[in-house]
Amino acid sequence: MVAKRRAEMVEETRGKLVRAARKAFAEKGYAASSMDDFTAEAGLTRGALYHNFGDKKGLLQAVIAELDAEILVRMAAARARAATPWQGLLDESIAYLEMALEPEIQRIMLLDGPAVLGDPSRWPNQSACLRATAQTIERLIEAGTIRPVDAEAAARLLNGAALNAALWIAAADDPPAVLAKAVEAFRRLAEGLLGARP
Amino acid sequence: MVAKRRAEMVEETRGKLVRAARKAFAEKGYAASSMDDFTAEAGLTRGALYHNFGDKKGLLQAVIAELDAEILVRMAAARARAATPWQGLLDESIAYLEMALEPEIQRIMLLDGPAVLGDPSRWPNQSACLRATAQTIERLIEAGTIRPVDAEAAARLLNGAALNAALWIAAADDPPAVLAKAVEAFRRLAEGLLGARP
DNA sequence: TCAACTGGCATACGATGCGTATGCAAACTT
DNA sequence: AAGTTTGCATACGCATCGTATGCCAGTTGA
Repeated sequence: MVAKRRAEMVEETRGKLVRAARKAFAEKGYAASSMDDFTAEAGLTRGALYHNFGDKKGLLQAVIAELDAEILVRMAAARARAATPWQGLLDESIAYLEMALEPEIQRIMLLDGPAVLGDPSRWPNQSACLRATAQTIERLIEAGTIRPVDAEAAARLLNGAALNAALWIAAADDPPAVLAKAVEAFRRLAEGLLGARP
Repeated sequence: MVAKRRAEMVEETRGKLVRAARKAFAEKGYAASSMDDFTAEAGLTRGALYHNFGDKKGLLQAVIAELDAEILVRMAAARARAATPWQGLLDESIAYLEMALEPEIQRIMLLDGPAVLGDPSRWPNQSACLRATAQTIERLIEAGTIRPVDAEAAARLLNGAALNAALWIAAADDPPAVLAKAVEAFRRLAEGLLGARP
């Protein structure tokens, strides 16, 4: 059949809008992205946007949900490759740090996202990648690898450290060199979570 | 004399604008603050703003510089009260975390600032409070209290951890309880910087 | 199968906010 | 005291957003 079903058409429209918005937000930032411009680039108008996402913020939420899901997968992959659970936490955090260096993720999720939508803990998807780190930490506590600590708090601290380091690195004159320093320092900090200190 | 000198008039105008903008940015956020509105509230117009600060971003920079200076002072005070240099680092960082809970600082410096002006390392004042923490860490390294590490990187990581924790705490249902957990976890992380581990 | 209906998207309109160009008066200069 | 500079206000044009309205394709029920 040549004519698609209604639901498919809608999904296609939403997909086009999310892709166009993601590109525009990444390149120009949320505030400087004109809804008229990137909807036109998707072969649509603002009418489609308002109908499907309510407003500009709604579309940003959709874009962020997509990015968050991708980050979650990549973090899980990094953790899966690690030799030990402890190394898994380090690798997943460092993977996050490296992803946070990518302009698209940095601009949309780390800069515009919190400024426009508020703290990630209040986002619809609850920022799945944050919850994942908290779970990793909980498992390490149960295994006795690290001392008991509030997992959510520790996850949030590690995440923030990586996030802020990424902003710093991306703005640095020599990102690769600075990245190495940051990773080393990050490892040192994370070790503070390990077993009892004399 | 009734007529003030020119330089004084200008300082007064700039002060009025910064105060009005600071209030508006804190209450509504940068994007939602109308220049017409808050300049009028200061008894001025956008003409004064453009003449003195170039544009809206220029005014935000001025507001941030003012906040940064205040934060620097309060961090130094916290460090000065500490019994030991190591405790000084902890106290100054926790003071930062607590300041980051204040709506004005959180909204302007942590959310809108980076989104609009980019990474703090590129701000005109270089974010003095970040440099201060780096210096504190350098002194601790020289004293042999903590193992050698890139001070700037470590400062940035600690700062990011505190910053992100503050966003989380402020968005939580029971901030005081969450703050306590965050401070404890932060202390644990920071201890990763201490002397050699067995 | 056909008629009524629903839903998805486009178009049109009004309102708001920004940046620049211009004007004017007070303060500095010599 | 006349000329010059400077600080700020006013006025205009442009871009962008949100809503109200309209239209056509797809859906539904007899």
